[in-house]
Amino acid sequence: MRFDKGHKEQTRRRIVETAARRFRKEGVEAVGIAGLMADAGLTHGGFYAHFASKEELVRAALEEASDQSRERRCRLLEEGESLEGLVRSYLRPVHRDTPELGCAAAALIAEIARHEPETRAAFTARLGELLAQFEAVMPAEMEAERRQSRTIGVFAAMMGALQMARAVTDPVLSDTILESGVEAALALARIG
Amino acid sequence: MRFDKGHKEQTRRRIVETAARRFRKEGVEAVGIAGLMADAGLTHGGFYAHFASKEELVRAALEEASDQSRERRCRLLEEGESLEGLVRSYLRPVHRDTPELGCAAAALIAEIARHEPETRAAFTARLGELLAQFEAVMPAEMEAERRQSRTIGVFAAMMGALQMARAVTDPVLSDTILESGVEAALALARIG
DNA sequence: TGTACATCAGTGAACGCGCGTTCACTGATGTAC
DNA sequence: TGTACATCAGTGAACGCGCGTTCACTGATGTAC
Repeated sequence: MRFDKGHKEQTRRRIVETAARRFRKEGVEAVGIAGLMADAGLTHGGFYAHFASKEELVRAALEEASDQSRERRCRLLEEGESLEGLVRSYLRPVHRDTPELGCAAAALIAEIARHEPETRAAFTARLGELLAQFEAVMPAEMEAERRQSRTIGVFAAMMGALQMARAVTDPVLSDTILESGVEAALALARIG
Repeated sequence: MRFDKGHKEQTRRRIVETAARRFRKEGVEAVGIAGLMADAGLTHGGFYAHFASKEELVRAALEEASDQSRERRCRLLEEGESLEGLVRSYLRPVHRDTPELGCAAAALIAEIARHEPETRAAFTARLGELLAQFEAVMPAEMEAERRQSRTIGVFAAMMGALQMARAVTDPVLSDTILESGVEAALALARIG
């Protein structure tokens, strides 16, 4: 069929974006190559023209999701939001309810911990970037030796709270968990 | 073969204990019935004499793991440990390195969020018990209206930090995350 | 005391299905002559 | 301008395998007569 220049790259992007959504929503293991390719409007045979293995797609999808999240955070900061804004945005009900568009770490961290070292290393790098971005907006007056530790604490509390809010069946408790997560993260950052 | 009275119950317990370990270590989806039964010294055919479905085993294994954790916490408290002791025990390297014996929530919460409501409800109940146990050892002087919120924040930070420490490939960063988790949890409980 | 039968935890073959991966093929378009 | 061929993204059948689940069967022991 001979396609436009850049067509293949475009197809690859479509596969990665589809995977980034479905992995976050359903977990990596629950998503099969054939179904994923069908979602991207393709048949499964072509997959290996784009990726050496499913694991390679996992890494690409993880980076795609991280990029999306980073861009969202940058946008918020450019709009004048502070760390508090990032925290409140992260622990909004809409983030709890749409994991396919949300934080890859919250959705997949436990599964990533069981993946190949190469995948874990890619995740580690992206987590490092995320923590650096958070650390940069921690209150200026916080002592230098506490900044890194508190940044980790803030994000751990946020991610843990989001996961709890997603797992729990009681909707009132779920909302309470989100609010408690905000309160905890802000307290750790010494805001409010 | 006609077995001793209580033999079947004993076999069931062996299956549940094997599942509780393997699910926490490998994730529910990665563990197959046949392999699990083989680990318990049985063939796969007998599984459905004990459980209606894999999902029912998931619930039983989740309760088994929760019971083990609760007993561990009770033991620590009886030995005179405070909330600080629970936090430090939870964020020890040995807990990071042996998920099969550790906190079921940290290992499986994201996967549980994608399971049937009945399984999520069982998890919600156990999480409620855990939070109540933590709340009971929060500092007595903490204002009543903050106790529940801060208890959730403390556990969210602990669980989030444990998961991060497990996923990351850099061992120095992993240790730092555990220490930051302790610092954050204690700060939220206004200890130290 | 001896025989026939009921019990039932556990066995293992089989079910349909989807998994990740491989590979010979298709067919529309661009290039060479 | 017209024909022959090369390109290559995507197709779909097939690979071996393990999944969750079902079911007819086994065989050691307890009970009934």
